[in-house]
Amino acid sequence: MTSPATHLPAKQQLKQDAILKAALTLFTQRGFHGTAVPDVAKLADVGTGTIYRYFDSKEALVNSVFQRAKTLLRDTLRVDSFDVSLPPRDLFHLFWQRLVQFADSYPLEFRFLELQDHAPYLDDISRQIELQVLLPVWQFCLDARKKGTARHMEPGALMALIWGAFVGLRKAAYTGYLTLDVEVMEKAEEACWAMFTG
Amino acid sequence: MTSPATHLPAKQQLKQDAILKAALTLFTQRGFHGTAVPDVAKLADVGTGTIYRYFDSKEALVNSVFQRAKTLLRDTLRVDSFDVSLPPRDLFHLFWQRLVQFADSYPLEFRFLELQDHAPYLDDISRQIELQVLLPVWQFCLDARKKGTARHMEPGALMALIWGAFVGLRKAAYTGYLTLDVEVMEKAEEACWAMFTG
Amino acid sequence: MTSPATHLPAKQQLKQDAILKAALTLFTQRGFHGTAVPDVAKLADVGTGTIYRYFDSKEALVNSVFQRAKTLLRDTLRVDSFDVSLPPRDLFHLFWQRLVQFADSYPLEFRFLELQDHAPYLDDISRQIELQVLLPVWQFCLDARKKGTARHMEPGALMALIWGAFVGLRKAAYTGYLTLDVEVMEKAEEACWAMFTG
Amino acid sequence: MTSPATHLPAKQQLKQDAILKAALTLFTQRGFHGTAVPDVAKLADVGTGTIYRYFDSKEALVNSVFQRAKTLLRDTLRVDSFDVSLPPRDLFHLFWQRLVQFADSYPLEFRFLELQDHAPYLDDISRQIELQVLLPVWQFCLDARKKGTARHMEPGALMALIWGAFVGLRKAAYTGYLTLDVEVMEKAEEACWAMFTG
DNA sequence: GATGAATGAGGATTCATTCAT
DNA sequence: AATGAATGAATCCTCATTCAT
Repeated sequence: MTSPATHLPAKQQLKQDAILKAALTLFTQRGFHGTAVPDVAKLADVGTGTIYRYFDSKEALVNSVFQRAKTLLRDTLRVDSFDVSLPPRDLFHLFWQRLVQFADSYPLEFRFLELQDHAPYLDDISRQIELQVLLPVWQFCLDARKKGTARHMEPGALMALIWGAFVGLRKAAYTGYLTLDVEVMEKAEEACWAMFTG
Repeated sequence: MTSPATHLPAKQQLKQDAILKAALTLFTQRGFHGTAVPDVAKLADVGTGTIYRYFDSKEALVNSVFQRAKTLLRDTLRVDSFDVSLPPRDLFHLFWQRLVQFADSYPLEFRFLELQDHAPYLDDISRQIELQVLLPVWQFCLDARKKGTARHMEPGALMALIWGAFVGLRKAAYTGYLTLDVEVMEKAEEACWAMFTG
Repeated sequence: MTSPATHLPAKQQLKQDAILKAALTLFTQRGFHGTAVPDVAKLADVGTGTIYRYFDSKEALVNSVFQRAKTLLRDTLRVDSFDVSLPPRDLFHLFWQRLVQFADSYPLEFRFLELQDHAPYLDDISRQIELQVLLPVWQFCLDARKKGTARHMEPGALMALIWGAFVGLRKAAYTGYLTLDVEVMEKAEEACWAMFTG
Repeated sequence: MTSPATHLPAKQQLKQDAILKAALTLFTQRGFHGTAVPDVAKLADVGTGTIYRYFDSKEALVNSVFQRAKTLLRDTLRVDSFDVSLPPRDLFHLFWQRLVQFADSYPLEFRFLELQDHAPYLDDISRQIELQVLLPVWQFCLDARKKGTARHMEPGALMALIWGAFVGLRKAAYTGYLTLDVEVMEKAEEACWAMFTG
């Protein structure tokens, strides 16, 4: 078993979820190598061995955590369901809103995904899911540029700038350098829109 | 000895530098917890024990690496030496130029500083130096806003957005999603300027 | 329950047999400590817990396997039923024939019994059954010596030599150093007879 | 380092020897899988980690133990240095004598080599050294058969019978079924000679 | 009765740190 | 001052055994 089985009896599903949640919490706080498997077990309130019934190894566990978080991000953004006939500014607002929603609703997932370098241990499936998140956003930027809405630059770069700006904002908040109230978030959206549009 | 001695005979200075360079390399590649001290010693071509003559512990070592990189960043940016009488766009260009210069000249330092979450093991001195880098930039943003040049938002937030955008750009390049040629960098600067100015 | 119940309903008997067979197979291949109980269960196509309904522990299981194999050996040799009035050479041939028959018909049992050192975990019953196999052979050797047929040496030593020679032959075959065709086996019997007789 | 380095400073040589000796003792008593590495360390009076400075893994350790024992056996037998012009019976006596000498002088090595099935974890070097022991003996049997001294059967089979007989004798003694005094050993030699010669 | 999920003690192995040389 | 061999606590992982279903 490399990734967790998709369908399990309710009780086991709960246990698997508890493990994934505990792992997410600790990996986010201390990083992958800084987290001991027994600590995950303790936080999940299961035996150490139980973790190895659900995941082949610590690496398989972190990949599952990663995949779950990325999938959640993808399903929160739902960029591919955007109604492209809407005004560009509205579309951008929708995108920004959902990004905020994700970071607010799933702060652990957001920090885990964006504040750490997972490259060294990601497996093929994880990398694939990462692309599933990026591609629709890339497409969105490309479309906007074709319509003359977006700044005339490579869509990937534009995407990286805006995503990075958003991450930078949250990172500063986590570190305690900043408080993100409604006003700041609105101004930030405007600033990013300014970056996005020509 | 908590931090490395500031003045050492030339020979020892070389050894300390070799250790710090090796540590930077490995910490950047594998993270703090993913790096073994003997591996640092091997790469630095010194005995394992030697590392403990220069640094109290692995944590002290990573803090030294952090402090050196941050200091280098501060000294490359030299924001506090900005001639505030220059036109705002020129000042921004200078800032951007130096940021690019740092990321280009010291890619390991940049990746180490920006792509990992060091919070769990940073000591007081490291946190202080971090502020030494941020404060002038913050001041720069504040001044610009007072003069009506910068977007009317909290300077810290503006700073976080621009810094984050820049980091996002480099991160995408490291991951292989992007190639940063001169044109892309120019467009990116314009985009960030658009974010910065009202 | 220390040893497996002697009389069981047919269905349970089948299950117990399957477990003992699987255990014999894996213990022979990987040794006692090298074999995991869940692996035995998988091979026997029963639940892990089921093994513990039939056997108190892994040690109890290996003792049951041992006892079954030794009993089978005893019942195949049936040395105590030898007609001592027959010519000594014929008796030896009978003995040899049955030994060959056992090793051919029950290769797993033979390898399990002869190629591993079980001493560390054998219980009293197992040691007792081991004696039940040895004693008649010892008696046979003793009788032969009394009649002047066997070499004039301690019966136990003679027995050990012949048994060891036979085991050595099979071991060489298992390792792949040798092929045991009819001719080799006949020559081997003659050689052992030469050792046995004066 | 797969096998232990051949030349080490005296102090380290002692440590390596202590580890190999302790490993030999415990592997012989409890088998490979039945022996815990920390137990070997305790018996060798070194730290657990020290074992891993000298041997890559537990498997590498058992292979080193095996190779040392086999080499010792080879060097004790020295069959390839036999003066083939001597009378066959004298040659056989020499062979027997040296076999006895090995089993007497190195009882742990003998038991380790002959009473356990090492096949599952032997590496290429180990298998090669095993052949280095067997080949000269096989040659010796072949020569004797050519000269009409040895029984007319495959040399490998003859070798297996005699070697097996000897092992059987010692095994019986270890188990406590037998005491091997000078007389028994002389008779045993005669019996094996009878097996060897036509 | 049968199961197999759950457990945690115990196993192999690593690594931060020490210290004799 | 510099070394790297030595250490054992801590790591990842396994597996004999239990017990709720």
